[in-house]
Amino acid sequence: MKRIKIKELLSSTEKGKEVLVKGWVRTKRGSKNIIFIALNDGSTINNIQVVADVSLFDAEMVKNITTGSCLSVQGILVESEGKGQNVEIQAFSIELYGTCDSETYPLQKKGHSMEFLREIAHLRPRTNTFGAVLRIRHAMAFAIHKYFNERGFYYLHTPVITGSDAEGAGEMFHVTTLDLTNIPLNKDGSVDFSEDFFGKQTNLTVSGQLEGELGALALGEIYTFGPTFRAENSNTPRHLAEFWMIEPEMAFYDLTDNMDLAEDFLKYLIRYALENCSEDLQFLNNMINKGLLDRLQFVISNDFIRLTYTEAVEILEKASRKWEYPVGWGRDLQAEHERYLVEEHFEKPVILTDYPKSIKAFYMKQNDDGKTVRAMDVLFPGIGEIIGGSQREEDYTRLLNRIRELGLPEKDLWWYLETRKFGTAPHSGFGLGFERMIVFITGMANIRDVIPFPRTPKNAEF
RNA sequence: UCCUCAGUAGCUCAGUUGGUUAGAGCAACGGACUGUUAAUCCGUGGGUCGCCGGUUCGAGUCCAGCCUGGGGAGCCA
Repeated sequence: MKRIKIKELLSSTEKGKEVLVKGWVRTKRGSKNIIFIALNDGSTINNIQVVADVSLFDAEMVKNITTGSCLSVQGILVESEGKGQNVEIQAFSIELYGTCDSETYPLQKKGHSMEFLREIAHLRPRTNTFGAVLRIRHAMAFAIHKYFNERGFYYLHTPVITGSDAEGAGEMFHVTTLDLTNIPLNKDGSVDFSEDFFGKQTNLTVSGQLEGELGALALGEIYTFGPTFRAENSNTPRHLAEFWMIEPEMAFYDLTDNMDLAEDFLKYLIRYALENCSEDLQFLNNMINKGLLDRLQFVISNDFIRLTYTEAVEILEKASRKWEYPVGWGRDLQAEHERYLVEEHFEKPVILTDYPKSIKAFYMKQNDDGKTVRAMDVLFPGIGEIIGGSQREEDYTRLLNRIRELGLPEKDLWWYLETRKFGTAPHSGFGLGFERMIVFITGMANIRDVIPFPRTPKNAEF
């Protein structure tokens, strides 16, 4: 007999047919005559109830059906006599694939703290919460590819290992095959990377953007979606050392086109989740974050507020409250400032544009005022910056001058600069932190709980 | 990295001005129960009080250092 997944089974209307299901036991209840097993196979947050007449089965086997054990069950799909489920399986054959010692199995029928579950990340996908989060995470990854594919964007695979340290987005992890107990040195005492695998110093990427631009200036519209690494000593609920990022890059888009895409993209993902993950979202709304569904609905049914950095600073200066960090034109906005704008002043997602060039990256297009660049940050409630992007500087001379002003390694960027020499084009792009998006959509409080195996300072277990 | 709070049973926590044998709820285990929904009822077992020093007749409790975790900040997606 062919195995049927529980998700399919629960929507089945064919009562009285023989079925085969396989899954893990969530709970077992019952008396000495009859037992009820809640079985879950990960296909849905819902369990199928297996009803077994104890007299039909080996007593030792029945005793070994405990929370966490794995079963293969054959039976008849019937209408449930009890409340709480429409259908259930009247079992006539049970095979115990894997026992699960109840004295040492850490997952209980009761709820657990997120901190405890993080310590057992190998088992936490078996909980309702992480099952829901991981299914939603999958759906979002799929929706991202679907969205871009339907709009003619090409998925570009940018390198994970990079020889450039000019991306300027934070500390990098080194990649080397050198013997760390016997490092070859130059005469001046610096490391001789000519002996290393690539013959030069290499790192894990902090962004695929620069290579993404190369793709956009050939294919028109591209996106990247891959892992990204930051060796920052960041210990917050919003940071990971290894995370996934989506970076679309588009030729012939100005900053407004860029903002339109970002807003449409975010709303599409939320809408996709609401339409395709309703049971998981309902569970998270009930158990993890009460206002979740309302917040998601609110975001898709309202326009994001768009204003310039300069306008934002004026609002903050007029605000009747004390700031821990001073507000002033030219200073970067602090978390408290962004939170005020998003969560109190506008109470909507906000897109800030045209930041002072001194606080933004070298590749952003310089405005004619000589002071600001065509940057955009999308700020979300509870998350802060979820997207950072810009129109890129397409003028060779202005870009080169900016690189020299900032003292960046010009010769490492020769290939990037050549795109501005050979058929340059106006273009734009942005980066979306995948896990930050999942945090928003699931209502989870900590980014470490929306990735299966989080990598953070002092933590690379599993 | 800085500020702050915490670490006691498998989990979540209580533990008085330092005092004799460290507690509760849940879980687990044993038993009862003919249909349960985080089942219910009765019973049982379970502790290197994060680690290492110090003060003291005596430390879960006080002090110092370290480790781990939470929250906030910085860095950023």
